[in-house]
Amino acid sequence: MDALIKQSISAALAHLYDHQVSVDQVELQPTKKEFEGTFTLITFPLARYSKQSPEATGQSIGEYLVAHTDHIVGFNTVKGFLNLVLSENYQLQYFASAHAKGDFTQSPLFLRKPSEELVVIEYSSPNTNKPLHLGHLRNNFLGNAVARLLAAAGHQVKKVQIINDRGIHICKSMLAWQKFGQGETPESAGIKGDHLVGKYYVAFDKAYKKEIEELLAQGKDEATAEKEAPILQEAQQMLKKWEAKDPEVYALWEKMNGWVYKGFESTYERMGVDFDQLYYESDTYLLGKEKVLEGLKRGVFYTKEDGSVWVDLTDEGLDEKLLLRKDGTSVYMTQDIGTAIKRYEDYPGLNRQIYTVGNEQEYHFKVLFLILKKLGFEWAAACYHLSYGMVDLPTGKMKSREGTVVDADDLMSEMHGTAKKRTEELGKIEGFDKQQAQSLYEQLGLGALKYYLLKVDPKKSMLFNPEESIEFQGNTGPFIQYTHARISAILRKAEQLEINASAYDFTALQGIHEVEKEIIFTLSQYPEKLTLSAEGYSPALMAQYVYDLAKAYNRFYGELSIFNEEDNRLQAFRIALSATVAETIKTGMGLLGIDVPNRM
RNA sequence: GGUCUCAUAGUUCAAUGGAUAGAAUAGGAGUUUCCUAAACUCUAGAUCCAGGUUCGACUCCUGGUGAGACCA
Repeated sequence: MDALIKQSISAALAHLYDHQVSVDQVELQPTKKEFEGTFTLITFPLARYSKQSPEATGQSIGEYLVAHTDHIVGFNTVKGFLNLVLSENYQLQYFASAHAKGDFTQSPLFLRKPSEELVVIEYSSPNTNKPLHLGHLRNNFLGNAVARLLAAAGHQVKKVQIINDRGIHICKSMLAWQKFGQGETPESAGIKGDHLVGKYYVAFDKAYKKEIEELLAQGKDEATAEKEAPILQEAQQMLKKWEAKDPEVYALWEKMNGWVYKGFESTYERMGVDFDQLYYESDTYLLGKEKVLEGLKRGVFYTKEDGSVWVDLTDEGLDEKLLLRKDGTSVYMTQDIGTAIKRYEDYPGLNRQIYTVGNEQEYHFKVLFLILKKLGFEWAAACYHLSYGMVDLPTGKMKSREGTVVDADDLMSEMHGTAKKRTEELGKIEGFDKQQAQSLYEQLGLGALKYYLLKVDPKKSMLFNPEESIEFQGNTGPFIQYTHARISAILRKAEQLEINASAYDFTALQGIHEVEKEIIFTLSQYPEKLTLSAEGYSPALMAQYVYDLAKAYNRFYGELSIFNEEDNRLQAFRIALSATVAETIKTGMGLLGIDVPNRM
């Protein structure tokens, strides 16, 4: 809808002031509620071309538009703001053509056409020594939603993750299991594999602390005690054995990682996220090492006296960074170099690579991209760190040592439970069989959780308040789901009454309600909001949009009746409007990874 | 020590340099012979401090205060 208005304004400026402005450059904004109009043009900047006051400029443009177009029938100016009033007929025509497309959110007519790109987006990327937690939920929901948004905006998207399956952390779990596990397995213990391995990671830490205390009691200082604790040294031995591919250690490593993967799999499934390809650090760290040594040969990196390999980034305003330890073992950076290169080999023609990783690693990625550039990879410029803020609790940061980490599996189950309780309290469960009820609770619980985590600007850190996250009123997932369920009931009834809304021509209707116009306007914003939220990597914008749409619809629902309406055409229009809102809500929520029910 | 983020109603979040800073929630007052009241309507309430740039600043710049992260 805005495209046509912009075109008209561009033409008006050319004609009135001989000032050429391309359609894309015209900046329109929605008119504030307290003024009459749909779109507002700000005329302050145009005063220099018109050589008139901003108000007079608005007046001239407004008069021109009313005289020369059919779709603009009125205007008013307030200071430097020109508010444009659209013809009712134009708004109805816009809506009718959108509705006639079937699902208009899928219609190419209403989507911008970006240049299609091949995009790889990485998210999740857990360690294999403990289960997923709340922070992973934000990460996964964000990465997955951005992948969906980019795909909807016309790109070809590949979802990947890098699994940190090697290193001292997994050796700690392995060692503790060997020492204290007595052959326990997920099956024998009745615990999910990732949780079982996590349990031994905690057991390791406990034993380690005990040994440190003993050493301290023997008069050692803290740093020495932390280094010399026998169990830690044993873990380090184990890591060395692993790197040497010791068969016994390797077999244990494969077994325990296998448990973890199985556990992760069911968590991902419940979360509704998936991946096109998995990368394992155990596969890529050697490639990284190779590339670092190559770079060393070419003089990109340098060696220190002790034999460790470094990169000097002081010219870029950063520090020196270690790439290989003196014993030749690799660090995180080494394997990330390998992984990045491998992705470009796996996906020739890759246009963009996106890393969904917390903002505490901003420095790391700045360094990584610089190193890739120094190594001569031009695509380094097309790597992007999708950095998101931490999730804090009302009690402060999540700390595994203090046991305040919110477990992902537990949280999802709690959300499910709350949804069940609320629904039963409201007595809304009539006519559902057991399985339908279960699936509804799951939709509502996860919808609440996902929406709660996604509605906040990803860049910002956020507070996770357990009580508010399961709120079902106001700006929440269930509120939007409820709106969809209400509309579905109307559409079912319309079908029952055999009303075919599409059979009516409602473009000639006159005097439709303000709230109906508001809905048409909001619908028309969908393409722009999609583009903004995809290219800005911000599901929060889409969440806000769907919420606004649902709110407008609920106002409509409260003020106007459909089945008591005597004018058949008007009734058909309202049904069509409802259907289009439902589709848009469903699509928009779908892009956030949230299902919407037909009944609730 | 260095670098980087952030600071908005009691609380949690919005606001491409544009109008009287929006929502939600908590508070107060209402709405159900009418398609699902998990809804709707009304009400009260905020830009950390001090300068600067601009026709116009929550937004940009400088300094300060406070919180967080990262690099040694």
